[in-house]
Amino acid sequence: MIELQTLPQHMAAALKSAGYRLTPQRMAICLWLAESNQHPAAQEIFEALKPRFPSLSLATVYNTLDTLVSLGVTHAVGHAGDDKIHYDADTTPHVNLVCVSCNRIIDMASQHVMALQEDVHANSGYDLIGSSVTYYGLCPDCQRQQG
Amino acid sequence: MIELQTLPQHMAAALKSAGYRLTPQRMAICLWLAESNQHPAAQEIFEALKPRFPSLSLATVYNTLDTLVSLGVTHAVGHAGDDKIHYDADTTPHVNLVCVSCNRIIDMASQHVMALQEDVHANSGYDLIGSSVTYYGLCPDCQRQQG
DNA sequence: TCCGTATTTATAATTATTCTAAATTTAGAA
DNA sequence: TTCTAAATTTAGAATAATTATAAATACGGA
Repeated sequence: MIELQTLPQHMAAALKSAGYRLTPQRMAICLWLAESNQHPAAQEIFEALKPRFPSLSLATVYNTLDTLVSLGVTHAVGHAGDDKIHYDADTTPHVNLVCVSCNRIIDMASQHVMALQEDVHANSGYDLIGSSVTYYGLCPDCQRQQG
Repeated sequence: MIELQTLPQHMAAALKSAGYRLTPQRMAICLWLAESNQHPAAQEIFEALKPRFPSLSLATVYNTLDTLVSLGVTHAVGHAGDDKIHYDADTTPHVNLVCVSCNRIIDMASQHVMALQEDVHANSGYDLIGSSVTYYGLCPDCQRQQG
């Protein structure tokens, strides 16, 4: 995993221009989300940062994630079969593939997602702030194990 | 709303061929889901059927919805901003538009969703059982009210 | 430095969903 | 029809993710 040293430019810009402060907690949460190619849930981020921020509260993680989603720089990937909301800092159009057996989420690129996003943007009449394009099924590994 | 008198053929077939019984509760839940162009959550289905099935338990609604999803004849539309899982008996490829203000969900057709589904089916390596293509934003009505 | 506000924190509260065990229903055999 | 075993439903308890609350803290600007 690549260790980013600085807050992604678009996240910092989004927070600043909306009048939010760049607190250490917010920056750490953003960094962890951005440098991770996982799709973490709030609890995972909390546990990952707890050693470096012993005073960190789970509520702050939730607050920050809500803020990022409302600013459109993070997407919420609904349930992954485990009742947790997973977050994705990659807001470029792509597909999330959820394995209902191992609960892992991976990304998949497809030109059709971009076309779809443009279509929805142009024709829905909605003022869009986020999206979640998710397919559920058995990943190749779990198919092998389960027949 | 159209009042269906009979269980949709594909639902009945899916339940039967998987060895499930067509109990009155299951049929009523399937019917309500199919005849509704809403995207109900478990609680709403429960409350709608309670008058006709006074003994109905919420657990049965959850059990049945899980079964339908696992059979692929119903899709779970993640959170609609209200922490409830909403269900959609329309499994043909389409877009769900969620308004984050009024929490209503409407459908939108797009050729790109079909193309996307074919792409994922052909190239992901996953054995697909469901999908959720959801865009979040402000619906035209709420845009007017909120500026 | 001081003040007002934003933010964080700890914890309680909420609530959607799942689990459990007992009661009921069902399909099919005798 | 009656019996039996398995499937299903039910009521209610348990779980756990998320949200709300209020007090403590940190921060930017005067």
